[in-house]
Formats: sequence, structure tokens, C-alpha cells
Amino acid sequence: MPELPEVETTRRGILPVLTGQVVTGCRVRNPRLRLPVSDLMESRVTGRTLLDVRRRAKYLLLIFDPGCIVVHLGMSGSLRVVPAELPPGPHDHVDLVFGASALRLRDPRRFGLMVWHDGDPLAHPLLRHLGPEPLEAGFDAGWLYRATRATQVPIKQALMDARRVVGVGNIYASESLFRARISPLVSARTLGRVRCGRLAGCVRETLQDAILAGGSTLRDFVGGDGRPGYFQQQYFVYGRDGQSCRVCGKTIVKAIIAQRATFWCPHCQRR
DNA sequence: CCACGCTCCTGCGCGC
DNA sequence: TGCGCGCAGGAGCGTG
Repeated sequence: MPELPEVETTRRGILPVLTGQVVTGCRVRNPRLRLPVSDLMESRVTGRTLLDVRRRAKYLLLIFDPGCIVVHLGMSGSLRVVPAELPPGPHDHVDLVFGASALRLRDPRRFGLMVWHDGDPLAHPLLRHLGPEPLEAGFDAGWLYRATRATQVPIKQALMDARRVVGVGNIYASESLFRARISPLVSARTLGRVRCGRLAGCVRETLQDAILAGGSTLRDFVGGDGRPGYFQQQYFVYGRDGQSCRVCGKTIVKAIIAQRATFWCPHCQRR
């Protein structure tokens, strides 16, 4: 599942290749995504010039003149630039055609979406109520401290709530808490400003490192430039229950928090 | 407002 | 070796 680093890597793959190109057509083979791809997509987008590729949370925003396409890759989606005539695979649901190239949306599980939106993408109902970006200045000790005063939930769950900060998925929630040496079980509101600041910094570092690594390895993720998989990122805790902590050697444990698999080192991470 | 559980879907890995 | 079950995951949405 693409987490934020994979989405950002996709953005960086697509941006230099397709910006300034004109859409010559749109092929929708299967509109049945999380939100249906509109019948009107082709007529809206054809003839328009792609001006920019932006990202908000895990949404990719294809900016036109005016209007935009909002894309979410869900858990199994990928966007690749391919030759327009390359035969589609079974889960290649949409092609946005730019002359001899196509931006191809593949999504086996169809949890993703691709919708046309007139006007400002940030005004779209899916984006309007999102919290701060983890890699931008608004996400800091003060914000995280204030955003966690009125909740009862464990910090791991709070980190994954897009009203507090966007783009922290299940893998990087566990990884960020390990770096911050905070137990995922801690009630969010018991964290003081100092630990909030440390955690905000560790979220930023964790995501930034993953972006630098080109996104963590996904079984079915391929970057926007079509180059296949990335090297396996070394996780500190995610998926490592029963194995020894890379820092202290003690055993990594797993528990389900808010229906999500959660991994941590009980020795390194304190309550 | 808040918290929780459900839901969409497919591929994979494990146990028998 | 084959089958089928359960899990994984993002995030919106309905309910209490």
C-alpha cells in the first residue's frame, strides 16, 4: 500500500515527464473504484494541459487549466507512465493519454479513486478537512500537543488520524514511534510538549528518509517513471515481531491497536 | 464532537 | 500438492 513516501515518489516520477503535456484522451476500462470514475472524465480532461502535479496527504493532484484530477492510490494502486499502446493488464483501470504516452492507473484492490474536480483541489470535500502536512512547518511540537489534549486514544491511533496530521499510515506510525522512543500504547493526551516535539520530528525524519530511499518496498508498487521496485527498506519494528530489536536486541512485540497491527520494542519505547 | 466498527477488494501465506 | 480461510491495508462513513 502506498504510504506517503510512495505517493511522493510517484509524484516526482510523473512531474518532469508529463508537465506541460496535453491530454489527448482518456480510457476508462473499469470505473468501479472507491468512488466511480465519471463518464464525463474524458470530455472534461481531453485537450487540457497538465500544469503541475501536486500532493496533499496521500492524494495526488493533477492540475489543469482550470480543474484538476484527484487521485488516491488506496492500498494497491500505482500510476505509471507507459507507452500509450502498451496492452493493459487486468487491473489497469484508467489511462490518461498524452499523445504517445499514457499515465496508467493500476489498482488490483480498487480502494483508490480518480475524480475530476472543477476549480481548487484543496476545496474538494475529500481534502477540505485535512490536518497539516507532516513535512511542512505547521506540524510541530505546539500543534501536536494541542491536537492531542482532548482525546483518549493511544498515540499510535492519534498519529493515524488525518485531522491531527496527514500521511502517517500504519507502517510509519510504528516506525516513527520507535524513533521517538514512545510506546504506541501511551494515551496521546499524557504526552508533554517535549515528547510531542520529539515525536513530530521523528515523524518528519521517518517519512523524509523513506522518500529519500524512493519509497519503501511494495509488492505491487511501481514508481511513476515505470522503474520497478525499490530496495527493501530496513524497518526498525514493522513486521518484525519475534525478532530482535536493531538497537537493544530485545524482542519486538506486536499487538492490535484500533484494528491495526502495531509493532514496538518494549525496552526502547517507554510509556 | 468523539470513538469505534464496518466496508470496499484482491492477493498472498499459512495451516490442514 | 491443493484448497480455503484469514489477514493486510486507507480512510470514509454510519452509529452510538
